[in-house]
Amino acid sequence: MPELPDVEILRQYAATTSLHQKIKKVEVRDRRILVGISASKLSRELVGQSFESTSRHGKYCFLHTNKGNSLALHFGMSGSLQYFKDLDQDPYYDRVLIGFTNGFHLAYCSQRLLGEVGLVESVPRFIKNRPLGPDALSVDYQTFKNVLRRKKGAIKAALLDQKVIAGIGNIYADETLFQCRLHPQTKLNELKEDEIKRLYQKTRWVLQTAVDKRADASRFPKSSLLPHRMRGERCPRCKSIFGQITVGGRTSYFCPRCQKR
DNA sequence: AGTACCACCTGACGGC
DNA sequence: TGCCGTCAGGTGGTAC
Repeated sequence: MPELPDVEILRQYAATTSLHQKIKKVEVRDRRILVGISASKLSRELVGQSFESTSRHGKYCFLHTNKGNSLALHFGMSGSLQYFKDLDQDPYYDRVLIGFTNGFHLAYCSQRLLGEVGLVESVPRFIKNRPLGPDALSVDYQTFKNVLRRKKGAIKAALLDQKVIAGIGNIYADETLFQCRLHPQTKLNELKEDEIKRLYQKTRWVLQTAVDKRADASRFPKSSLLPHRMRGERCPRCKSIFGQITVGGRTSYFCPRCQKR
């Protein structure tokens, strides 16, 4: 699931449940999820510390410790967090379990193991090294325009490229392009200034709406793409059957009539 | 540089 | 019922 809005909801969840409590235990249930750190080192670094604040950049969530380093979480296609008390409530696919001295636990869950858990000393350096582009919800218009102007290929491929803009994933990219009435394969260098402006505004609207709806795409207005994003469904504007093509290796839904090339 | 394809994983679903 | 191919809201590497 997790694109920017989902990760933002998970960040808020961690912030309301897991701050200011001393970490008693860290259990790595599947070490394939760890990136750049061993299970024993992760445990050594975290036990005795506490998470004091949270942040997010694109699809990454960070829990900052009192020591100054940060737990970095990426949720892949199937990750989530669960905060609970009794171990008999331990969720399925729990890959990393953090136990606090108050008896509660924070579980990083990931069915498909496509995410990552790591520990970083400096979040800005981490973002720079990945590298990740500016966060899709915090980026200003000038920066947004500049990074897209450097690209030439299909607009959807650029929106999905985390090095360009961080946070947009497959379904919110589809919604944004539907809102802008742009075909997913539109070449970026064909975009006029006002189309880039509109793309910027719609990107923000889509992502902010998704956060407001707690990342539940089915709660988008009936007039948008997401509630209808299924094979054989029709465009809410013109009733054409949605087209389905592959762009940037991902399935794209679009209205063949409203979103001409 | 852009794109297409494979790989990493697990599970759900439809067709036969 | 069971097997098989395909697909899933992510990303990195490779080869053209």
